[in-house]
Amino acid sequence: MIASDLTDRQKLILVLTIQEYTKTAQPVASNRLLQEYGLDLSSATVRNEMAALADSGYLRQPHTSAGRIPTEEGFRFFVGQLMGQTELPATTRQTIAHQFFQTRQDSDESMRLAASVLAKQSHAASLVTAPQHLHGKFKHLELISIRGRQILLVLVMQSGEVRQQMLDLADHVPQETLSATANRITELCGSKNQSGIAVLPPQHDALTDDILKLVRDLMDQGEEGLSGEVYRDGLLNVLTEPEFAENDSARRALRVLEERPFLENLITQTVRNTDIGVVQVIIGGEGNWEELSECSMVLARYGIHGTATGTLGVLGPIRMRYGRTISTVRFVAGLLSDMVQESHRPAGE
Amino acid sequence: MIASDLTDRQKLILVLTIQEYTKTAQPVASNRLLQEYGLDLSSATVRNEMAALADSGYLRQPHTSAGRIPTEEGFRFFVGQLMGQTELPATTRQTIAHQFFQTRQDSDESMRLAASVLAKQSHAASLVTAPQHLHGKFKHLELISIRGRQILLVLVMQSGEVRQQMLDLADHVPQETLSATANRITELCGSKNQSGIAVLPPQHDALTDDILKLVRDLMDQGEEGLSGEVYRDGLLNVLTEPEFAENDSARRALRVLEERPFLENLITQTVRNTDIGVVQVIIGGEGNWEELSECSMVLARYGIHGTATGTLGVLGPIRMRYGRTISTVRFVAGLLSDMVQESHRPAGE
DNA sequence: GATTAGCACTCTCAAGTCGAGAGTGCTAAT
DNA sequence: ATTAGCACTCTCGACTTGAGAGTGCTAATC
Repeated sequence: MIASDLTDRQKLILVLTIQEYTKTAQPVASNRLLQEYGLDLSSATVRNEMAALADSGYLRQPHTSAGRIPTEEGFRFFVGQLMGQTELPATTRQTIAHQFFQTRQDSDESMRLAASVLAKQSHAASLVTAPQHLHGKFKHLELISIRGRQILLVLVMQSGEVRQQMLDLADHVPQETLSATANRITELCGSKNQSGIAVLPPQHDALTDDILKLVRDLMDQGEEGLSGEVYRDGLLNVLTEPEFAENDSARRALRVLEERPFLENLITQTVRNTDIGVVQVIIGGEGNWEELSECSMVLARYGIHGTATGTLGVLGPIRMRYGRTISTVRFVAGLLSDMVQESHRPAGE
Repeated sequence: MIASDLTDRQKLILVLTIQEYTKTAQPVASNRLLQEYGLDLSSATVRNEMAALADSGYLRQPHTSAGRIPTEEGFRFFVGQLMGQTELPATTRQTIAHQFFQTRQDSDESMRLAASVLAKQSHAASLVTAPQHLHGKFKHLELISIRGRQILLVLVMQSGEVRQQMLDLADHVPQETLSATANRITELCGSKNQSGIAVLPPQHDALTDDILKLVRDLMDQGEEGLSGEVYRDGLLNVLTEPEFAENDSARRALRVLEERPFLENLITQTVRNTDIGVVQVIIGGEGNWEELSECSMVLARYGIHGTATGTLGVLGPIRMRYGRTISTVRFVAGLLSDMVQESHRPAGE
């Protein structure tokens, strides 16, 4: 279990074994390594090294006289120590960036795209949560009489985000009064954040105060918990992996993505305290997540720290292509961060 | 293959066979029917009747000396001729209606709830498409300067639906001008629908004309194709059914729900021309849908004909509980129709 | 004439057997 | 330290077998 006593050759063999297993999903035999990678060694030597790696806990045998399979620990060591930082090929990056550029006016579309790109690049299930705007600033309020006593409240945040809410008033109020009230509140709240609005003194008008309260609530929304949309894609990618063909571990894993409380829990416990731009890799449940025993997740936060952050990531089989997946997650997180930053840029362009 | 030559007893046995098969997912033996439903017959008689039903094409044997399984034709006959109209229990209806009542201010939430209710009640995968507003009427426009030359266009429809769009102007325009323009356009377009706006003569102001064009586009959006969100739920329900445990027919079926073009195709070809409130049952692909061979779908349209309609439905194994599922779909479709109607009611309350 | 008891027949399914093949671990030679 | 060689182990698929489930048919019965 001591990492430092691995020789370079052992590391090489571990890497190759992981590489091969990732490709085939089959136990890797010593011979296979030779014929596939043309090592200047005999199979016996490879076997000895593999035995040593097994002693160290990085490889295991499903049964005597089968090839070796990397353990979770093996994957962790690989991801943490052995695997170099990789980047997506420049052409791929360009293609993706271009696609994002075309969706830049529509953040909804951008996040759908993010999920789709993650799923396609990693051949796994992906998820993207909409950014949670913290301490967002008020920009504009509009009150529109829809019919009868029902009015629509449209709140625009400084970031351009639009929040809406229907409500029923006690009495009919003419549109002129509503517009006047909306303008007054827009004046009053200009560039204030949620707590700035909370400390406003009561106005001399019941309607204004009522609406103000709603505005506060609306601005509060998204400050806590996992509000808003969760974008998913590629659930089928996971189901088609051979290791999930028979038993139901795939089902258990997918439930994590389908059930909201589960998901919320997961995100809270993992990436909430991670910095923007850091990609976190969770291999095989890490003890806390029994249902993820045969899966790995690659997660990252995007956005602006303390202002607006979201989470995105990938769920796939434990033998996923970590290099490619991690670089994709990092790259897409960067693009989404850019998008968020774009919409929070100060007024002076 | 001729329906009319079934005796009442044969119909009874067909119904019971379907009922039993729906419960167990196993071929139904003649004995089983006796001991389960206490028929006043011998197994030999039941066997004879079953043989007759098999000749008629309503039952089949997986192999000699196995019980009988209903054919697709059998299910169709059952749903079309034998099954009475059922309704959800009053208490269930109340519970569901109450849940919907609580989401009435938020159509997004309502549709998520609809998907969730459908999935839970039918133990199958569900989908709900947002209503497509046809010929919706303009209510209000707002133009808000976000920063620099970037402005946000917020369009409110008479139904209370809000559509938004970011855009970059060529030059910086002060907020006052934007507001004035927005007000002018709101005047101009009041209560007009898309084609009403299309025939407006050019105004004497480039900015107004540009925005008008965008408004037209925005109002056009959703008139054709499947725009907007598709709400799904309960995909896992399908995966846990025993018949999908091994082979990949479940995967093929779920792809239908995951891949947008597929879905659009399906909806277009099936329910687009169906009337509101009619529940359509598609059993086993019906020839057109190879990937649905072991599945059934129960679909309905909701909304207001010619004004705003959406689709909702359920995808499950062919041996689903049709009575319960159909009544759930009908009931939920009704609730969503109410919701749409609510938001299209004329001004006088 | 409809129903049913009885029985032979068919087919599946699980358990057991077997041999081939894959791959290892060890030992002795290099 | 490496490797050739070989015995050993274990899996996997093919094959066999017997029990059991369930039918279809025939002849007897109501």
